[in-house]
Amino acid sequence: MSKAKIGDVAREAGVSLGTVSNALNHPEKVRPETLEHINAAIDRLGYVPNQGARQLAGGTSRVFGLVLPCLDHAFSLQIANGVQAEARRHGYDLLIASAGNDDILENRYMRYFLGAQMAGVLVLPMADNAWKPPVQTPSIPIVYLGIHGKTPGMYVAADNEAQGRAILEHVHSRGAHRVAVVGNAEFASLSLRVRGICDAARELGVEIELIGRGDWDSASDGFVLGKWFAERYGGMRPDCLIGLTDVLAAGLADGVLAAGKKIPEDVLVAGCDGNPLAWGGSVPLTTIASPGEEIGRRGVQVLVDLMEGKRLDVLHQEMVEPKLLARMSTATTRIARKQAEPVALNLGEYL
Amino acid sequence: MSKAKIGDVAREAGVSLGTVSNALNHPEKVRPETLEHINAAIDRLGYVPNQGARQLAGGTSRVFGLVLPCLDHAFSLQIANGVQAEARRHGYDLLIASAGNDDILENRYMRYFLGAQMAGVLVLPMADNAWKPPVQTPSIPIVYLGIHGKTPGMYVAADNEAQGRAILEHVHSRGAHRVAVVGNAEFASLSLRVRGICDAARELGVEIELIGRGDWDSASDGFVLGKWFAERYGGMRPDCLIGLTDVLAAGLADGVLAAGKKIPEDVLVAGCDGNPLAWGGSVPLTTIASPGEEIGRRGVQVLVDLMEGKRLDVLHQEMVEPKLLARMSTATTRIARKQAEPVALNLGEYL
DNA sequence: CTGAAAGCGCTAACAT
DNA sequence: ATGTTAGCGCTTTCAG
Repeated sequence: MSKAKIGDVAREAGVSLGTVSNALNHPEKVRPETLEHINAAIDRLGYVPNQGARQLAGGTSRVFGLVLPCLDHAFSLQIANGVQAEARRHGYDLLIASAGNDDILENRYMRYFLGAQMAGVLVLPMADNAWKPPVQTPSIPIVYLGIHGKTPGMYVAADNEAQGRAILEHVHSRGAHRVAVVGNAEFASLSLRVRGICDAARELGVEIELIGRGDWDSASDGFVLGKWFAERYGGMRPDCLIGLTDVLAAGLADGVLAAGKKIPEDVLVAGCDGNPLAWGGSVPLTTIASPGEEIGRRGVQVLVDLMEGKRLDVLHQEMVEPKLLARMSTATTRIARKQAEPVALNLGEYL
Repeated sequence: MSKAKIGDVAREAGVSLGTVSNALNHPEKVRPETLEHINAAIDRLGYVPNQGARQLAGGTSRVFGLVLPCLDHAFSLQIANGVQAEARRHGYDLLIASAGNDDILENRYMRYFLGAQMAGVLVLPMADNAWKPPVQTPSIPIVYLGIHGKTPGMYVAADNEAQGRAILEHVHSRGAHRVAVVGNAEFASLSLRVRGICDAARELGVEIELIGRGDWDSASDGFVLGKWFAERYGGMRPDCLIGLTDVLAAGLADGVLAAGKKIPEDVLVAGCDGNPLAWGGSVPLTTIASPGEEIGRRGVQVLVDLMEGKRLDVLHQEMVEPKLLARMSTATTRIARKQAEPVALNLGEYL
């Protein structure tokens, strides 16, 4: 039972309550000797200051809160890492909540953080299409990550169009002329990705086939489609398959192999969202790393700027550029044939 | 400025302060009609209850805290997911802190959670070798994850020896007879893994070569060693390389390929810690998934049992069994030659 | 259901 | 440099 309160510590150390408080919050205002006594007493009693009381009494909290949709996706994690690193750099702590893909919970956690008087809150909202500002005129700054807002607020997100453009330009440079794009482009970010792909295709004279309806988003869906594409005859067969997500792309790759075709010799395959969880498949997958860390870092910078009194537009937007991770699934065939030049781990942003 | 307090809500709703408090904490004690008025007022004012005050005044907090060493490793994430899921199942919320591989910070967050009067705290301590109980007789239950304790406390961890044994038995079943094990076995968990490997090797008559000194833990270290092993002559060359971590193993694989040998035809390669971040390499890597989710879930169960009044031994230990993820890097050569039977994604515990 | 009031443990003024 | 004291916003009593 560590019921020890600050008063107990004071008594144990033979000083007054206020002095202990000072020792905790403004150590420089306490004589070193006294301070030692106090610390000894704290250890002896196993005293842990009550954060609630602390906050209530008006202490300023140097803790940021981060709300993530889930912990399953690399993008969330990169963001978490970026936020974490940048927060520490500025002397802030970070508490993370995962909403388990539930928007009720997402809101709950946001309110919790706001109610806990955090110094600031960052959110990676889940369904960026069906999205509305959850808290009106909050007393605490909120930064939205991964989406571009229309309503007043602060937003830091990837340039999804650039992401699509980059992957298409890459496969084009590897010789692709007929590209099939697979995935459910229902989400705003994915549809921007598709737009980037299509724009680039038009400019480069690449032919595009878009398979975007339905619930195709699992690896097994990809498998079916990959096989289907690979089994087409000559001119009808795309020379490149792009999955809007890496999981889908991994499935596509397996489907192509199951059809007896070779990657990348017969068909190039690429993913689009840099998800390491999809990298355990039969072929090392080329993909685009959403620059999550960068987004996280920039989000914190916005918050810190704000704390330091800098004033921002009511609608503050920041864009971050994506990075290509070129791997075996789109290697030039010379490289692929003799695995001699291992594309290395190419973890890009990940390690 | 959402300075709205509970009193403001009361006035706005035309009821008394106490009633609002009841509406928030014991809705069943308030007439539905009144409750609606109050909720309307809350929305209108953008009221968010102050968690600090709430906790201070004696509310009981249904929130668990989880302290992780970092967010870079799949093990941490699996644990987080397991904890998250199980906590929700029991109606608890979860706050996660990443210590950024810094034991000072780790301690800070633990104390923070304790001070924030969480319902319970779970910790995945970082350096399990140099580890001492950080808080004496805490008023709040703490469960240690991923380690087996010697001092009184609650512990849930993987069976590291079984992990080592499993990987060795697997490669043996794939025909390995001379196995080289690479990695810094300084950490307790890794050395247990090594022990499991060695025990199994002895039983099965497999020859073991252990390269365990130094700071070998990066992919490039693995590369050097992999090349070195692969370039040995005939009988001196191991027919299987095991990396104590997947990152190391991925490096080994690249090294082997760079030496002009084939995987798995000439040399089998396997990792040991199920880290998806290492799965982007040239060969899909066989590895062992530490059953992180299971560990996380069980940790929460311990906490919940405790909250429900169940009494546990002062030293409560639980062991969790690991799972094998067999992939291309140890496939039988028949499978490997014609990639026809894609080892599928085999994400095991991951998706 | 209301209204009033007693703290919860702490911080930050203010005296000393 | 140290001691004293007034709240912070909320939850619970307890009597209406």
